[in-house]
Amino acid sequence: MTVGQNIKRAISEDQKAERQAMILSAARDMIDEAGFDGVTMSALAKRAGLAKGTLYLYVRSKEELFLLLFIEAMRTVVARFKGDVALGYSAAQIARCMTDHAQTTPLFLPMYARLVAVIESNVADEPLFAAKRQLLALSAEWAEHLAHVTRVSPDMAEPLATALMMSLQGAAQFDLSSQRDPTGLPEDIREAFSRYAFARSFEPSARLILEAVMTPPK
Amino acid sequence: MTVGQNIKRAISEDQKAERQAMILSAARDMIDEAGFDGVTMSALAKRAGLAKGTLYLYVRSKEELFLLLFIEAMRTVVARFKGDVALGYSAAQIARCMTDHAQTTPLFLPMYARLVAVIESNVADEPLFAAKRQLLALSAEWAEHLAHVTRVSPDMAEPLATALMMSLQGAAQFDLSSQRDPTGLPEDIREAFSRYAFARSFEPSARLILEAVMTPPK
DNA sequence: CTGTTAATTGATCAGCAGTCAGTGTGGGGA
DNA sequence: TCCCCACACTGACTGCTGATCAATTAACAG
Repeated sequence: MTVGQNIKRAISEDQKAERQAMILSAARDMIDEAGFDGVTMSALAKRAGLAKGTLYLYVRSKEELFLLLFIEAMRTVVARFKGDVALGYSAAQIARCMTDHAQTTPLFLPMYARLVAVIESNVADEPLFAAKRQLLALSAEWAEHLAHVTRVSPDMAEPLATALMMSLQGAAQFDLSSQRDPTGLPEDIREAFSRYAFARSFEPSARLILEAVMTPPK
Repeated sequence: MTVGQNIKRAISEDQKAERQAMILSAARDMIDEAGFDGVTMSALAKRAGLAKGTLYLYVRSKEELFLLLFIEAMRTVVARFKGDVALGYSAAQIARCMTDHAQTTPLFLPMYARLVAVIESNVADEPLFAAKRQLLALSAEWAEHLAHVTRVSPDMAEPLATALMMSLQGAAQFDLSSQRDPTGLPEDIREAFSRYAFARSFEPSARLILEAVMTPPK
């Protein structure tokens, strides 16, 4: 089979970037429809109208593809945080915004939950380092804005950012396991599943942490 | 490591339990030596001196095996917490103990990091529900002791426990990615890897959360 | 010793990520 | 205008995985 009906060869760098974007977009659609486990490189190739081998010209591994998707989601979250949260916001308001950003940015939570244990652990060194640099830069950007809006003392800025990031990561995990369809769950554990839904567990914790730092104990 | 020294076939329930324990023990050894990805059912069977099919008489899937190992580690952590932490401990002391327990209980952190994204997501319903019940009971036991030693008000007990568990989960993730051998890491990201080592990120966060609740903000 | 039960086996299966020798396209040199 | 060859693309293939099941055989009862 020759190249797909409406697809030419990608020659220029722009065309290659466009093709990679098309692959990422197809992957997003597949995740929406079939979940993470439903994404196989064969199926993705079919969906994108390419041969399996072609995918590997644009992405070094399946996990690198996920990493690219996550960086994109993370970039969105950081941008929204910087845009939405301003100086003067209360701890509760900041917690509310963080919860909202994480929850409504597509793919952010499920990818964050899988970032370390699934994605990072099966990526070659070079792409991993490249991704780490971007993620660290984004984290730093986010932490800096957080320090600014909370007016926290300089020596508390890092612990605060770390505590919130860890809570976010943990909440993403719990959320993943609570995403399950409740029908078919045994009665005695159904409530436990819903108890760990993201907003319900993260927002109070974030508020707790933010309040602890924003209203210094006398 | 061959099996049949004493037992040729496991007939009684005791013998079956013993055989399962032997399989779990072999799995632990393999994780120590070759990491999680080094554990394959074929290799594990060989190591345990059994045929691959035999493993599946004692464990319904590879992930259920990991789940069993985690429950064991979790049980140890909860028992140590109840034994080590008593009424009157300061926030800093409690944080110190939690950090120590998580870090020194074999397999606890790496398994906790993989619990949701890797293990739970590939376990059949029945064994998952059974495991959830045990884990929820252990969590409740841990939370109850925590509420007792912190003398926290009843309405803050659940948020406190949830916040600490989420931080622990998040810290386990970060720790997993910081476990990498630093040699060979590019200079500019080496520090970032070590920054997220478990004790360094979890303990201050736990203390922050505990202090926020133990010394009411008034 | 013989028949029955069920624990054990390992060849086999299906499905996966990733590879590579081969194909043919299209931009650039003549 | 034509031709040529670099290289974008292809898909059958490899090697590995977790899991299965018909055949085997140990253990025990009578």
